[in-house]
Amino acid sequence: MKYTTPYVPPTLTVDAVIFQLIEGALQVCLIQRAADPFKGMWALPGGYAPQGETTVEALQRIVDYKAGINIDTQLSYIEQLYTFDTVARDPRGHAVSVTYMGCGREISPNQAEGVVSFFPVDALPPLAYDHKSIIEYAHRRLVAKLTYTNAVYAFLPTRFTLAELQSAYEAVFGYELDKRNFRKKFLGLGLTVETDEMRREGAHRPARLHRFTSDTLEVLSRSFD
Amino acid sequence: MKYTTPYVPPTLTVDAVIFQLIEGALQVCLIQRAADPFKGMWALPGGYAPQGETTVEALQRIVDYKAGINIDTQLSYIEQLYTFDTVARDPRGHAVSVTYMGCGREISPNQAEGVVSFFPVDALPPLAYDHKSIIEYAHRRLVAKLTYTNAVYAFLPTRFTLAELQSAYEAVFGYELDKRNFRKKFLGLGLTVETDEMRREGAHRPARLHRFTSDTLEVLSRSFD
DNA sequence: AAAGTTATTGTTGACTTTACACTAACTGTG
DNA sequence: CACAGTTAGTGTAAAGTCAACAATAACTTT
Repeated sequence: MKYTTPYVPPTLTVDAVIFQLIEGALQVCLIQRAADPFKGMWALPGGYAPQGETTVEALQRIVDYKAGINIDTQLSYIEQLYTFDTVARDPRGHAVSVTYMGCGREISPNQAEGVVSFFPVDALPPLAYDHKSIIEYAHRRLVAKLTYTNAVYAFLPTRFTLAELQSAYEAVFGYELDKRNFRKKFLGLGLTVETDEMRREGAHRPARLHRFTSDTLEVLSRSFD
Repeated sequence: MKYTTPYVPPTLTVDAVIFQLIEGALQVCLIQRAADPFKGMWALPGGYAPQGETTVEALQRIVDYKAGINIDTQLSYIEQLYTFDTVARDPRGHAVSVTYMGCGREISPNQAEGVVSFFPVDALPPLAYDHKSIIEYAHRRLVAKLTYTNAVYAFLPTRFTLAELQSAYEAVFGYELDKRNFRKKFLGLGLTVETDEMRREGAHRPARLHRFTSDTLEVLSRSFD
């Protein structure tokens, strides 16, 4: 059947799932809604994507405005996730949302329109729209990314200990790894090199600092874990 | 910066990358454009996604109309791929396209609006828009799907020989596999069972027919190949 | 000097992957 | 009816990978 009535596009929106590690836990950026629908509930930062702007450009503008986060400077990695389009997902009318996942470290929101906070992925407050399932989707994707790419780099500083590296994997995967096997396998991937720096802190043996040889996404030939 | 001018959404479109195996090759469904832009060139079947319809619903309508293919009855598998949104991808104006990949077998287009044909993925004609890169993206995704899910079932009839199964993998992967190792590994996944039927055709030993135990997508615990 | 804490390192057995070649079963032909 | 031609079906050994597991090293504090 050919579609004949005048063409009216649905509303196009973008939403961001922004992850970082805080206190050894994977946490996601949420904003508290100031207006209906879902007033007072928490939601992903997002908004309208207008004609003439790519969805990434719209996302940058919106996340900066609503969450006080500059995607270019404060996130190390961003990728498109999925486009959610069920007619009923927004009570105000049909809205199609292109969602993105971003990762960074030490993300501290600047002044933003409203209340911004990070929540552990396993202790989320009640969420507006279908944002809970979007976060779950993002988390699954992130787990996959960490197993077949070098994406962990997005969570770590340029110099880090192997314990920090392992802890990042454990936070994303949600379970613990064997220390000896982790080091053997990870170092075998050749993604990192030792530096000649040590970190000394606390009453114990200092740890060797390592660094990544690449800070862009690379697909591994042999997948990790 | 808050966006203040009246909100105008971009055009929303959908495009389908429909794969099937023909003569042992992975082939993709294309239509020849009857009008400008890109008149006479080949393109993925696609069209406008209006408000009030999900993108899958729009796709069903459009693929039926433009390519004579009924997604529900003629495709065994469909999934959303990616949303392409660069402002310049359509010369008529900003169009955001939600793309899908579908797979089936013995897809024979019914009467359609224009000229419909399947082309091998490694011998594509010049394509309109950014459709070449969309097909390449879909192909990469399909290779991945076949390695960690049971998605091959989408290309095969309900009863098939192990040679046909192996040939399907080879067509998608683009290289040949060792027969003994393939059988050992695939049968070890437990996705299929032997039937008591044999296929006898040609002057050679008859082949045992097998069938899948599930005809919906399943993620494998041990990935294949 | 001893206690406390985190960093660092290897081995073994189980399992998986890869490379590789012959026999089985059928049809068509001379 | 034997033989040629063709595709179906099968096993083994060596290399590599994965999983389980515990002791020593290096530092600080008391």
